Amino acid sequence: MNTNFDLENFILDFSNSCQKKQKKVFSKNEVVTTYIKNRNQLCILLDGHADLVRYDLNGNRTIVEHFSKNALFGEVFYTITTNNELLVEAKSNCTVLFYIYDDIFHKCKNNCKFHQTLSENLPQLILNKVTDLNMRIELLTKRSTRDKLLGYFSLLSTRKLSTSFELPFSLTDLADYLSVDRSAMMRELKLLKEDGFIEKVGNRIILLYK
Amino acid sequence: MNTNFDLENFILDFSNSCQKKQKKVFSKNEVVTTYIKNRNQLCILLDGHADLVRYDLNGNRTIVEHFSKNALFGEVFYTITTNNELLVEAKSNCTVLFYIYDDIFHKCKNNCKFHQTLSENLPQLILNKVTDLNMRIELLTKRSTRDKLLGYFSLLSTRKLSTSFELPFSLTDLADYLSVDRSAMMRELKLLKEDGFIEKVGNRIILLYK
DNA sequence: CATAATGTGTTGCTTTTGCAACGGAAAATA
DNA sequence: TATTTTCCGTTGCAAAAGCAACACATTATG
Repeated sequence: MNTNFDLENFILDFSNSCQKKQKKVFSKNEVVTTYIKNRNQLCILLDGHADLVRYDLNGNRTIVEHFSKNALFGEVFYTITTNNELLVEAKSNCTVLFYIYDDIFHKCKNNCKFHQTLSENLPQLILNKVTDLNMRIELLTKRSTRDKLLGYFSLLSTRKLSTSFELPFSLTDLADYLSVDRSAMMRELKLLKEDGFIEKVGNRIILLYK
Repeated sequence: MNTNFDLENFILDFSNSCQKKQKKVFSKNEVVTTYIKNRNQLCILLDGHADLVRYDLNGNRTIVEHFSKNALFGEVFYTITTNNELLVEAKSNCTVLFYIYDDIFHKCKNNCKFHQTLSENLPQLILNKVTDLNMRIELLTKRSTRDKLLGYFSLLSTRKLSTSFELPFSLTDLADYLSVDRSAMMRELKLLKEDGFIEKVGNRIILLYK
């Protein structure tokens, strides 16, 4: 994509200029927002890490998305079809900007610079999110736990431009992200080590194949 | 969402007004586009049905997305990370508009009405796509074939506002869409019938529970 | 209309995954 | 630092899903 709007600097420059937003700070494990109760919300994660989490009727926990710096999230990205509440949980201390989506979309009355630039660049920002979601779908459609793990590792490896990288999750959370049973995943990790596909040192994975 | 931009009428009104697009017609089973070879492409399906399909190394076929009238697709929504080509296959006769995304984004020089309206409404269009993808992720994170089937049926039921609806897929394709083995899915369908969750008459499903 | 191609429905067997449980390591907290 | 909580790593067993094969139905196609 060519128009590489620099969200980070943009936010630094303008995040204090608009009246129609809220900026809040959260500490680890606090609930940042919920999607059923907070409609039409668009949030930007300025700092920290957070997960979008769902619990199903059987008590399974799913990490629907994992957010890091500059991630966009909020109910505007969802059409809630089930009764299961979606929670955004802070995984570390977080700073979050909250908007009402319509305010961005219809521009705020003040016509502030922040809103103007944001709405101009919104297609690109949302498009980035679409590509993230498509990567996630690619992972989830893989048929076996092994392929999910290898697919995820290869993705991290591509992002870090290195065959060696830290997992951004605990292994427990990784299982919830790949939507598999934790113990089965651990078993598969062991097999991947035994079969010479990976090495694992603490939280660091080293890809050996190819 | 409040801004319900009427894509259909918009396209009817303006689809002939812009020079920077191509309109093509495809017949069933033809390849509409491929994502590795055609970068920076944004397409709108004016008519018909088409699937975005990927084949993995094991020969498994996955229906990544199912497109119907007014769907947006194209490489702009993807960051190709694997070597697996993604194909859009026409499932019926299709009419498709092709754009170069940058042309939309940077507005075309002619400043035509079509481009202007489209780029104004692009955030909303892409946002609709995001909600579709999130629904797909919700389906794929379900842990069992049974839950995937019930989840998908409940989704169709919500869309049609009826507990009785036609499947938009053949059963073979449905398995590829839910990312499960076809015969295992057939077995589960039988069990769902036996357990009184559904009835199935030809291609029509009737939800019985609740 | 005959024939080919594709889709449906089923089943036995194998493999993978999930579940439950546990001990010990590591990290958080009082 | 003592203690609680969370996470890691492992295993036996049960359940679910995948694979392969087949017969039959339905739909395209020459």
